[in-house]
Amino acid sequence: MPLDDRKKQVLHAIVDDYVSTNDPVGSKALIERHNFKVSSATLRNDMAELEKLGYIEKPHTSAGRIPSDRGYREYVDSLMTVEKLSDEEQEAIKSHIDSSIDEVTDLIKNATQTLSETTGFVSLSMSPRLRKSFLTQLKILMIEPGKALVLMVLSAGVVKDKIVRIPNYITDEQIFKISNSVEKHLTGKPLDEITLITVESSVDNVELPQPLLKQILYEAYSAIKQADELNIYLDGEHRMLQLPDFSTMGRARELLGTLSDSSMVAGYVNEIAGEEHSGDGSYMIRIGQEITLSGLEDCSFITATYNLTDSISGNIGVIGPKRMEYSKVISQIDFVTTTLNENIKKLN
Amino acid sequence: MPLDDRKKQVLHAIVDDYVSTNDPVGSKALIERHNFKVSSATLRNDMAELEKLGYIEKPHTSAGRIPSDRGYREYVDSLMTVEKLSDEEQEAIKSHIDSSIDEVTDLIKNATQTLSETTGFVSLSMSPRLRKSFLTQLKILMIEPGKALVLMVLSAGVVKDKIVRIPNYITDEQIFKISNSVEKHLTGKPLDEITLITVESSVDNVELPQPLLKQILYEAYSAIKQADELNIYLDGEHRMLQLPDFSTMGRARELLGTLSDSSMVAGYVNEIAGEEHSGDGSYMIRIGQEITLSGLEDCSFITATYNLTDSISGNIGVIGPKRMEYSKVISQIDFVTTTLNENIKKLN
DNA sequence: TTTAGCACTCAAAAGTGTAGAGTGCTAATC
DNA sequence: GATTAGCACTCTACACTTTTGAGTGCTAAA
Repeated sequence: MPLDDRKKQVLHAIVDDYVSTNDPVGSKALIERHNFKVSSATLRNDMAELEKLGYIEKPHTSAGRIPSDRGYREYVDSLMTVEKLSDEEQEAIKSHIDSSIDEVTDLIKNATQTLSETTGFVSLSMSPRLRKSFLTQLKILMIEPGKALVLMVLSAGVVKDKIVRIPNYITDEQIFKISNSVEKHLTGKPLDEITLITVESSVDNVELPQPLLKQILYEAYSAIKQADELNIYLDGEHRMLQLPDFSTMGRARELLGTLSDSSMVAGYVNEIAGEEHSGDGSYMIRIGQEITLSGLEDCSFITATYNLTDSISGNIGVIGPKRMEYSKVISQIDFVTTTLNENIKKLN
Repeated sequence: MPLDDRKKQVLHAIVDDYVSTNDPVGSKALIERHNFKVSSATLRNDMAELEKLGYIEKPHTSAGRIPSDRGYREYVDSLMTVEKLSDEEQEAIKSHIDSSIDEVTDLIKNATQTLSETTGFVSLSMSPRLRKSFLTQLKILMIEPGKALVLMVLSAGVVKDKIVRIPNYITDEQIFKISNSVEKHLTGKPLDEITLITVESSVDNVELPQPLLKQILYEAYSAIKQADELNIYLDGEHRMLQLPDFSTMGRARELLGTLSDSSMVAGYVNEIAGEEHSGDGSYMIRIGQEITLSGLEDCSFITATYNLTDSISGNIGVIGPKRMEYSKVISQIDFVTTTLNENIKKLN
C-alpha cells in the first residue's frame, strides 16, 4: 500500500531533520521546523503508522524517530530530488582536480581524493576492468642477467609492467626474439582471451630448450594476468573519525578495521558492480544492512562508473554514514565522475 | 648529576610497570611488584627526587607517577637492554614475509605490513633514495601518436616509468633515435647529476625542429626527476584505534589526521633521516615532543634503514604510543629490517 | 479525521557519597 | 645521613540517586 501524500512529507521531513541535526526527531520538533497544516497529534498518528510500516523507528520509548534502512531507501528512491551543484560548489571541486595529469591511474586517484575531500567521507575507486582491453604492445626487456621486464601497453592507454625472473644465461638476443614473437601473436587480443596456452603457442623457432622457454613464457603470462587484476584505492579514512556518527570508538574501530582489508572491500565492490544498475541514474546506492560487509551497517555506499573507453570502465564512490545528505552527495559524485570522464577523454 | 643505582632501578621499574599496566604507578605498587630492599617511603623519596629531575611526572596530586619524555629517553638510552627475539617470535614474523616477491618495492611494502602486524602499531617506509643510483637503461617508447613512455632501469634494479605527452606527429623512428641518443649519453650517470642541460645536450643529429626536440627532452627530464622523488608508504593506521592510549576520540582523530597527510609525514621522515644516527644501534628513536609533527605528541617513532646497495637506502619504521615496550619493538624492527635486507640481496 | 490534554516513559545530565590509591611530611630508628 | 612507620590530606573513579525534558500513546471531544 503506497503512502499518502502527507505521510510522504512526514517521512521526507524526518529524514531531512535527522540528517541535519543527528537527533531523533519528534512530532513537536517537526511542527516547529516545517509548516505542516496539522497538529503534532496528527503527525504522531502518521508517525505511528510509518513506524508500523517499517520506515522509521525509535531508539527508545521516549525518543523521537529516526529513519530505518527502509525509510532511507524510500527517501532515496522516490522522495528526494537531486539538484545540480551550484556554480561555487562546482568551482570548489574543480579546484581540487588536477587536469594536467598524464596517467589515467593518477587521474583516477586524484578524482578519488577530491571526492573524499568534498564529501568529507571515505572515497574509493577501483582500477579499470581491463579484461576487455587488448594488448597493443608487449615487450620483454632484459634488465640484467636473470631479470627481465614485461611491458604491456593496453588499448585503453594503460601501461603495465612487471619484473620477472628468467634463467641467468638467457641472452639479450634470445629474449628479444621471444619478445617479438609473443608480441606478434598476442597484439590485438583481449586480455581475458589470453591463456597460458595462447602464450606458449605464440613462440616458434627459438633455439632454446623447451623447459627454459616454458619458464619464460609462464612469467610473461603471469605478468599479463597480473595486469588484469583489480586494484582498489581508498582515501580519507580518517575523515570518518570527524563524523558524529562514528564518535564512539567501537563503531569507528570496526569500520576502519574492515576498510583496512582492502582486498575484501575490493571483492565486495567488484561483486556489486557486476549487478545491474538500479534503474534511473548512473549511480548505485547501498544503504545500511544492504551492505554485506561487517562494520558497515551504519554506512551507505554510493558508486558511480567512469569510463576509459566504451567497453572499459571502473567504479568510483564514497562510503559515508547512512545519515547523509543523499541528494547532495549524489550530485557531488556525479560531478566528480563527469569531470573525471572528461579528463580521461582529453588524454587520448 | 647522574642517577644513583637505586633511582635508576626505580625509573626502570616505573617505565616497565606503566608500559604494561597503563596505570600511573605508585610507591606501594612498586614495592609489591618488584623486590626492592627498601620500604615504600624510601621509594617515595626517590620518586620525589626523580620528579624534581624531570624523569617522571604526576597526572594529578593523588595519582602515581608516569614517565616523562625525558624519563623514556633515559630508559631507552641507558636503562633498557635489547634482547634477540625468541625463535617463535622470529618464526611468526617470517611467516608474514613473502620472500617470493620479485620487485623491491613490493618487498618493502610487504616488510612494512609485517612490521605493523607484529608491533600492532602504524608502520611506514620510505622509498629508496635513488639520487645516487645511476641509469643502466633509458628508453623512450612510442605508445600511440602523442604519447610516449619513458622507461628507466636504475642501478639498484629499480624500474620506473612515466607516460609523457609528445607532439602528435613525431614518428616511431624519430623517438627511437632520440631514445638511443639520450640513453647513450646518460647511462652510468647518477640521477642527481642529471640536469635539464645534461639531457638537452645529449642529443645531436636528429632532424627535428629545436622546439619540438626540446619539448620531448624536457618530458624525458621530468620523468627522470620524478623517478627520484621520495614516496612514503603507511600501513596499519587502524591499529592505533585498538590501543588504550588512543581510546579518546580526540587523540585518535588528531593522530590519523596528521598521518593522512602523507607528504608532510614523508617530509618529516626525510628530514630526520638526514640527521646522523644516534650512536649505538642501527635504529633511531624519537620520543613524544621530540617529534615535531602535530598530533604525535603521545607517540614514539622508531626508524631503521634498509639497503638496496651500499649507497642506496631507505627507511622503515613504526609510530606507536610513547608507552610502548621499546626493547621489544626495537628487536622487531631490527629483525624485520634484517630479513628485508636479506631478501633484497637475494633479488640480485 | 483531526485535535487538545494528560499520564507515562526513559535517557541524559547533574548532583552526592564513598572507596581506594597515592602523596608529602614528621618524628623516630638504624 | 639514610631509612622507615605513621598519619593527615588529596583527588579520581565509580556507583548511586535525582531531576529534567522531550517524546509517546491514548482518550475524549470537535
